[in-house]
Amino acid sequence: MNKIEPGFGINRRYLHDEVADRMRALIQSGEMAPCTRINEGELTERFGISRTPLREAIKILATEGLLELLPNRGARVASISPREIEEMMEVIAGLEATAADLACLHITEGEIAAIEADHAEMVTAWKMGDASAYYPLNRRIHEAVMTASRNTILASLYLSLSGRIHRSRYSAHQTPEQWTRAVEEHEEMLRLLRAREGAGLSALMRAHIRSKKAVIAASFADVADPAAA
Amino acid sequence: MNKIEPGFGINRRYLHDEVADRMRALIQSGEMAPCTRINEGELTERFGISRTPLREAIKILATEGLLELLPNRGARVASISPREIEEMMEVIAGLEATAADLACLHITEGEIAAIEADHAEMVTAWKMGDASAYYPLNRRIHEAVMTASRNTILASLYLSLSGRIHRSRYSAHQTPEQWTRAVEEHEEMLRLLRAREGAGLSALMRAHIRSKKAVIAASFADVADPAAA
DNA sequence: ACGGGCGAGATTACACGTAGAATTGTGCAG
DNA sequence: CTGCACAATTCTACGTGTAATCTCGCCCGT
Repeated sequence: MNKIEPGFGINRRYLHDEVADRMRALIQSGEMAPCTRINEGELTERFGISRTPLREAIKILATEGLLELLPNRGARVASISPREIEEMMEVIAGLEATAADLACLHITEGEIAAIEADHAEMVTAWKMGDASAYYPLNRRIHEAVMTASRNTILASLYLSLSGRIHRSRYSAHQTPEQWTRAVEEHEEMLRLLRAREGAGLSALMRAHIRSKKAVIAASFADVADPAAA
Repeated sequence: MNKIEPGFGINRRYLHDEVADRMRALIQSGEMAPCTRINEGELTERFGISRTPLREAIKILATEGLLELLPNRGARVASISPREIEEMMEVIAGLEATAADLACLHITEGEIAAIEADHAEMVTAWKMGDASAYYPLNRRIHEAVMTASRNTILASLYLSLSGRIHRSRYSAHQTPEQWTRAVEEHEEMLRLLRAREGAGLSALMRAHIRSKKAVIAASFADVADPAAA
């Protein structure tokens, strides 16, 4: 039933947390598509729990923005409008800009070296036009900067937001020109990071993410919410 | 079953939302101090509701970071460490920097005029050394910039975070030198806003909030969490 | 006297019952 | 055939019951 993790302290998790995690996974994997109605009976049976923890999990996911609550009609998976995607990308750009600024204050030489290694590998993937190798490395670099910011609140906010548009973000493909430009920006970002020029890196990071925003928004101009609140 | 308690009024919202709002108010007003244990029985009686919506509200406030969940021991009001305050201030600085950048793109002349009016009034308050008049105006200006960003996700994130440190933020008083500098920064911010220099305003805004961070962190170096997890 | 263990009381986490709103199916009029 | 009204059904929101866990005072051994 309950899995007790080894280690100090109490790692026993709440049932509603477990359920929330599973539902998050279901939503992010696309198994539960946007606008899918949440049926209590179906999910309690599926998870083998009662309705109380399920309902608590629903409330949690609703405050996270993954679900929408419909009064007296339960909940459904939140559908993200292009407008919301744009807004989220701007916020993400701001969070990454902040992370970049802070990273310049706290990052170690070792971390910079690790990023440079990933970057080199990423450039190779770019030269070979291998997007499936490029994207994970790109993501790792951005996450390394986030880690180097030494700010857990920033990181968790970033994780929450980027999780919400994960599927949108990686389903969009940029043109070769955009891709080239992104690589160039990464080069410049590494230079600024090494020089620890926080303000400059911050501004560039914002512009970098913002250019991605346009790509994503364009590719998602169709999946709108037909029944907006 | 239960009749409507006085104080709730006409209730078209969810009970758990209503409860969450009231608890937020209780926490932010300081009526429920950090580390205060949440007693289900006491609060259900106080709010005139049953335990189910109360528990849902608790889960919501926990995901918002206002409460901490203690397995099998309920919840307590989250105590914020100086470290967390610093981290939050950096994130808030980032959000405000983002808002500043976006505001340069979207703000109307009328909104700029309104901010200038508030600013003029604020300068008057500063010259008279009237902090109780200064702070609300200062806050209004920052909120006007946030509104001008035309980004609801950004604004709600900002509201949530700034709500969490509201008491800390306005209990800290800065030195006359810091105050003078803040006013000067506001002058410069207005200039950049008028010129719609997003990048510059963004950087200045970050620095502006960051200088406040130091003031707050210093004044709150004592209210630590005695029982950290 | 002091520390460890035990048990009564208190409190929580979860399961389940109930009333009422929303949805859907059906029959009838136009 | 189509549109509307109404009833049956489904499903949610909230209330309450129950077993398990924690707290804390008390007893007993050393």
